[in-house]
Amino acid sequence: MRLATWNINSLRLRMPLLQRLVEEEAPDIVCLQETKVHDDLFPLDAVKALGFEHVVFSGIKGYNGVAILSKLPLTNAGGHQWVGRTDGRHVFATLPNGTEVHSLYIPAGGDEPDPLINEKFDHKLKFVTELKDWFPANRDPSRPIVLVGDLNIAPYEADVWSHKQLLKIVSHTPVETEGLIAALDAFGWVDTIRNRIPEPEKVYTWWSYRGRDWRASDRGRRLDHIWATPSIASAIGSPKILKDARDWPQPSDHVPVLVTIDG
DNA sequence: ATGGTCGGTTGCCGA
Repeated sequence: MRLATWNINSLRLRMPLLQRLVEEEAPDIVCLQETKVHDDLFPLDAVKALGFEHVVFSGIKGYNGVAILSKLPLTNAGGHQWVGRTDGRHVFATLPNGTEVHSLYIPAGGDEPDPLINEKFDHKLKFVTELKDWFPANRDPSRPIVLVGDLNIAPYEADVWSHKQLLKIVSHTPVETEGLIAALDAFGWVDTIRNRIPEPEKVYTWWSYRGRDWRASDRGRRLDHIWATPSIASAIGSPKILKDARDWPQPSDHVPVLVTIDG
């Protein structure tokens, strides 16, 4: 079974790129973030035409939006709304093998890393705190669960192009990285990407649109994650980070990350 | 120290 996660930055605009991903990598499950489409306008027919008969999505007008596209039947589909908002950041469903898959989109948090003057950063920190408590309160960590998505935090030094230069940049500040690792530890999640590619090897999944030559400067960050509970983590192989997708026509600023899951 | 580029609810906001 092949699973992909991708912040696609507008599903409707980049439907041809989704088709290319499906043709070249043959994922059975695609978890998307930033679909940027209201549920009423979700391109369900086009998604089904790519072979994904089983789809769960949660979207609002203009921004955010998450989805799970599957060639395998999905059961117990649902979602959760975070920090008291209804803003399309989380859906989940269960695969035929009993594994529950979650597609999550944590807020970016704005530019100023001070929750007292930046409401977006305050929202992000509250989100991460809720994340730490939600899975222990609502799920059994002995079950097979996979949590993927754009978590908008690069937790480790090798997850950014310059640890020192990004310490005060939102996505890599200590309050965020420590908060995300606390959420990871609270449920006993395995960070399956870092498990397979240990530090100090650099791993990035996002490169800014800003700047002339993203590949030459290579100022990336690992914002997209694949977490798993221990009972399924050992069945997850090395991630394939589709760096070349950053050069596809009209690309997303995030690239797809793929893993195989045995069973 | 600054500005740089995207997409969508466009002449701005969120990222």
